[in-house]
Amino acid sequence: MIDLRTLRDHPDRLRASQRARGEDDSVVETLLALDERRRSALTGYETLRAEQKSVGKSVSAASGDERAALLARAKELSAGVKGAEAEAEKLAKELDELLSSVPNVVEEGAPVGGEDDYVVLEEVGEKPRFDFTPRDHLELGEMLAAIDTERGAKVSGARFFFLKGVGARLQLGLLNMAMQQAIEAGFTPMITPVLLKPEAMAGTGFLGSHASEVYRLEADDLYLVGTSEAPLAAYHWNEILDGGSLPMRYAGWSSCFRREAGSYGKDTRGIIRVHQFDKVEMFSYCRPEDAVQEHARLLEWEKQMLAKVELPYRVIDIAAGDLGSSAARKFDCEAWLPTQNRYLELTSTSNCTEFQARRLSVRYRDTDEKPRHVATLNGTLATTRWIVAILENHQQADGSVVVPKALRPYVGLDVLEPVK
RNA sequence: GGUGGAGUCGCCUAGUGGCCGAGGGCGCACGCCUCGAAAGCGUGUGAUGGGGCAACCUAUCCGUGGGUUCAAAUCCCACCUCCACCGCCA
Repeated sequence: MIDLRTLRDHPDRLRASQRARGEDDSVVETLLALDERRRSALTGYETLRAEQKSVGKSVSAASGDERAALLARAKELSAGVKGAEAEAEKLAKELDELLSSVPNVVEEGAPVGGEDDYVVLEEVGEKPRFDFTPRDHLELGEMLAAIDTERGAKVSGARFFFLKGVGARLQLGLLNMAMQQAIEAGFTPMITPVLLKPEAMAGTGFLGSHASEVYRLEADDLYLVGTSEAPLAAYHWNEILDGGSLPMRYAGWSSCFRREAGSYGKDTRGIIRVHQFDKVEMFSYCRPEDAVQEHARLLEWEKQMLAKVELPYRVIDIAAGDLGSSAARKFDCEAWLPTQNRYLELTSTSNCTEFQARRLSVRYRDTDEKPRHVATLNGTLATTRWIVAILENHQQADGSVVVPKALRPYVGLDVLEPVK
């Protein structure tokens, strides 16, 4: 949720942000007008309510005719108060709904435009050159008996899979290495719930435009998370944190569930786009003035992980129109995928500024200061999808795959050998 | 799933319709006292919206949501959470 005060004081900032996202900026005028009406309704209600309280109080002290007269007056006021309160509440709700529909104010410097208007910030590492025809990750996964999508489909349907043998070991090793890096960087490791209440899910912003992406358990009115960002953001819901403890950094390990509605026919082969995968996610709570710097740190930690698995990749700065509603800025790291001659998103880090914290009411306080909303940020450290890029980039002519050096202690193998 | 008990200001607690505009204690902050400290004494001590340059004023908040009433922490209904016991169970 955007800040109403900022909107009142600096409406131009929101107008510019809306235009950068390619969205309607007239919502600013509508919001300001609605806010005006709401405040005047509130004042009207408060005045009536104050009178009602004072008359009500005098009823108990009076007697006889005076009491009867006061009672009559009190009854009148009671009806008036109800009406005025309902009006004020109605306007407050309208304002809240409209306010909730407005995406975060874009950070200055983010590229203007849509999905294709990202800016490449850097390219890291060498793309591999093969003197044989490289196999794609599924072919390799099957040769290694690491990935079984056929039985995944048999048991659970399309876009489900089994990781088996060295495949399972590769994922466990990768995610353990991510956790270990996070712990060494001072993150608190977390294993989170993957089912969330509607309020928690809505609070983190995943029931907005993402609603059709989310699995819902009808019988229990719970949602399956698409990322541990959701439980980690809701973790301090309705809390006031000690300013001295910021930044607070959590590394969450969870399975993630996505319906992938609307992606029919896209990445149908293998495990690039699936309904269930595992992920280690970094999540930071920090002071708003430190958020840009924290965002840079998260990106560095992602690059550190990518270096450990020795993948060629590029970093892109996502354009305003392609940002999620909570994000003010977003950087993705995309690994090179040799068999498809394209880049594949492996990490994504967003600075949500105070947008998410405002909706979830997560604040911090320094001694003797008023509470302020924290900034929240998130970033990927490793996911199941990384296996795709690792297999393809480190394959050899015989179908074996060299395990990146840093990962070897975690996987327990130097080379993954095809199963005869 | 069943039965019973409980949820009040950071923590503990008082509070059975108007004297609650929520009292007391702990903690915390400041002051007095002291060479310094402890103890003691005094003062202060939440959140949110609105108004105001400000001090301050005002409304709301006693688990959540409804209801009764001129008036609700207090009465009624539903729900949530926690605790205990029973049943089932990885």
